[in-house]
This record gives sequence, structure tokens and C-alpha cells, in this order.
Amino acid sequence: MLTTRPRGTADILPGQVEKWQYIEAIAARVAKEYGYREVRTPIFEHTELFTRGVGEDTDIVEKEMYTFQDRGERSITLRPENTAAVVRAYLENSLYAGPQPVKLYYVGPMFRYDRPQAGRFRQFHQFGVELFGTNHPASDAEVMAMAMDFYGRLGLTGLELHVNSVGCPNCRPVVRESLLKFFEPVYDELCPNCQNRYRKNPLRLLDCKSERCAELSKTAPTTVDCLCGDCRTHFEQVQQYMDDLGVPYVLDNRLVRGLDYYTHTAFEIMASDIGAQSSIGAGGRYNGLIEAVGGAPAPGIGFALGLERIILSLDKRGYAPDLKPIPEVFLTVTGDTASREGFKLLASLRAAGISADMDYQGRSLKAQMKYAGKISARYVIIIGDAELQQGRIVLRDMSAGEQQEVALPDVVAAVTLGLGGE
RNA sequence: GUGGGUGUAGCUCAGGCGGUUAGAGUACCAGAUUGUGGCUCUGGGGGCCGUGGGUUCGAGUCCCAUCACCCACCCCA
Repeated sequence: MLTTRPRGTADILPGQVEKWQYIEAIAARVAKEYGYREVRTPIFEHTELFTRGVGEDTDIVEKEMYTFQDRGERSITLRPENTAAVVRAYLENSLYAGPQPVKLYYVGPMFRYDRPQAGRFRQFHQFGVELFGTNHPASDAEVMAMAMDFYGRLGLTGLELHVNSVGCPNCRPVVRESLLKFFEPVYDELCPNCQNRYRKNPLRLLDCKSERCAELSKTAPTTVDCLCGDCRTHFEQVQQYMDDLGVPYVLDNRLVRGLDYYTHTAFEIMASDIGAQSSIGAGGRYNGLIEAVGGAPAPGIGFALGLERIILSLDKRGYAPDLKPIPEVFLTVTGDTASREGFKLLASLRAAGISADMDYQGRSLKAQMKYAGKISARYVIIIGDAELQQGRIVLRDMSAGEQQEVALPDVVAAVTLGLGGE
């Protein structure tokens, strides 16, 4: 073999691809019902969009981006997430000048240079939505409810929606300060990781899984403790709307998002059955992002859901796609004349919207029948010398094991009737 | 980036303390008295034993390196 697929990528083959089509179809339907229209942005963008939009000292930007120079010596990056790119498209195409709010959704591949493991790939896919132009707490609730609605339609139950508020530029420094103050006396006892977090991203001190750190941070101040008045009110109203909708959620004041642009509401949806990478979807409000990317300040909120992880969870629950046999009709032909007659019949069947195929291998009738059985064709049409002389063919129903003779001009009608009668 | 596990037909796996032409099941192809699938039987094709070094008279087997996959850390969807 010349080569293999790059690490962390996957070929999605027939038998698997139907699951993707199923998920994508439901995503499109749900998006439409919630008033979102699809947007397709480039797979790659100028690197600066992500360094500015996602945040200079996030893990994504520091060590996970696929970045390269193109032939024009521009620094290009394969998108590691899509929010920054959709914001860019929103600004570049002046969508802020149209009716507000603007609701966009996308489905497509993202790229992160990570070490692959269960539920984690270098090329993975997300279904995401972005809602620009409103800061109303109901919109926070709607976005979260929509994500849960989508999972529900797929048959994914038992997921946990964790919700938190990470504050705004006013209260974020307060959280930071109080965390630094709280952990300062025990700095030496923190794990090396957390000592690093202490310096770079104190918020993350709250969700360390190491026993000692968890113990130490038990009484630590949380984001919610430090919220300013506006943030507190907003968060309470979001919860009110969630309660009104009856969407279950758990308040999780340790929930911190890795991306810099989040403000106010942050949420994460967890699946317990897909391995260590249990986050199946996440999102939040990003009222500072549009300005950071160079636009006039405007609020925004969205989510991104991982399709590979959805499939993992579906698989765990034994979901199998409905596979309709392709083709519906298989033509067996013996001899050159039959082959030519069959070729014409094949075209008429297809023209009538019936999926049909015939043997091109010159195999024995028996072998052709065997093949038709293996690909689970619904009907087999047998054309040989005897049939040609009488102007009739044999139409065999493979699952019933019964067959009848049909005059050539009536074949399409007979097959249509048979398939329609299902 | 760190750690553990695993690499032998398309797939799932056997291969004792190194020793002949490397096996099974399954899948694929063909046949079982010249026109009928599924079941059964018979036969056939198919293997740089992940790759590269090393030890040895001799390596699928032992050693080293490397790559890939799986799992976990980190982080995230």
C-alpha cells in the first residue's frame, strides 16, 4: 500500500455513513424549527482569526492548530472550531445590518492536533449554532434547550446538562483575584498542573481531578460567588426560563470553559457511556467575541456538538441505521442477446426511479443469483434465451421465494407495483 | 507532549523453551451431471508475520528503534 490515512482521521464507509446522514438530517430539521439557517464557511482561515478569536493562551491555539504557510506566504489554519469563523462571516458580509437577531447553524469538520483516543480525533465534526444580536436570557435558555431537544430526537437520553455562569469582564477579575488569594497559601501543595494553572488560568483550578487539588479547592470561591449584579440577574433569569421550559439541568459552579471568549452562561453536556472524553457538546455566551474579532460590540451565544461522540453514544445504545437494499432489482442475464435486452430494461427501470443493477461479469446464472442474494436485492429479473423468444422475463421475489412471468412491456409496472406494495 | 497495552490472510484470532513449504474460522471466487440465491459439502486464490536494525547456524518467536492503532493523562467536541 502506498500510504495510510493520517493519524486521527477516519474513513466513513457505507454502513457507517448512514448514521451520519441520519444525524445530519435531524440537525437540519431541528435547526429549521428553531429558526436557524445554514452557513458554510471555509475549512481554513487566516491564523490570526483563531489566535485572536479563540485566545492566545488557550490549549487550542498554543498546541493544537494545524497551521501552515500557503504559497503566498500567508499563515493559514485549518479551523479548530467554527465560532470565530462564523463571527468573521457575520462581520464580513454585514449580517449585522440585516434583521436581528441572526441565527446560523453549521455542520462540518474541525481540526485539532491532539493525541487521538476514544472519542477524540484530529479531524472531527461538529453541529453548531450561533445566535447573534440578543442578550436576552431567554435566548440562553433556548440555545441550551435546542441542544437537548436535538439529542432527544436522536434517542439519546440520560445526558446531563451542566450550567454555570462565568461572569463578564467586570466580575471576571474579581473571580481571578479571589481564587489567587484563596490558593496562594496552599500553592506548594497543588499538583504541578495546577501550579501552572495558578499562573495562567486560575479558573481552571476549580476543576482539577487530582484528589489533593479537589480537596484543597472544596471551599474555594466560585464564579457564581463573585458575579456582579447584572451577571447574577441574568443567570437567575436564564434558570427561570429553563425551569419554565422544563428542561432538566444541574448547576455546576466548577464548570469552566477552555476558550477565552465565553461570558455569562457556559454549559456542557455530558454522556456517561462514551469513555473519558465524556463531553458530548458544549457552548455558551460570548458577548466579547465579536468586538475582539473587530466588529462593533454585539452579543452572541451558541453551541457546538461533537458528532463522533454522538455516534459513540448511539452505538453504545445499540442504534443501527435502517439499510434499504441497493439495488431493489438485480437483472441476471445469460448470453449476449439477453445481456443487450437486459441493458435496455435496466435503463427503463432506473428511469422509473427504481434502483437497479445487472451482472457485467458474465457469471453463471447460479452465481448471479447468489450475488443477488448477498446484496439482498428485493427482486431478481431473469433473462435468458427462453425468455427472449417469448418476449417475457421471470420476475422473482427474493424474500418470498416466488416468481412469475411478466411480458417485457409490463416489467416496469410490475416491479413498481411490487415495491409499492411494501 | 507523557504513560500503559496491542500489531500474524479482507475480518476475528492460533502459532510450547527460537528449528522444515506460517495455520484455523469467517469472508471472497469456483464447483456439486450444461436455467434459479439463502443451508450443506468439495476445491481455490489470498500473508514484506507493521517497518528498520541487531543477536543467532537459524527469528513470526529474543533485543533495540521506529510507525500505527487502542486506552488513559493533559485538554476538549
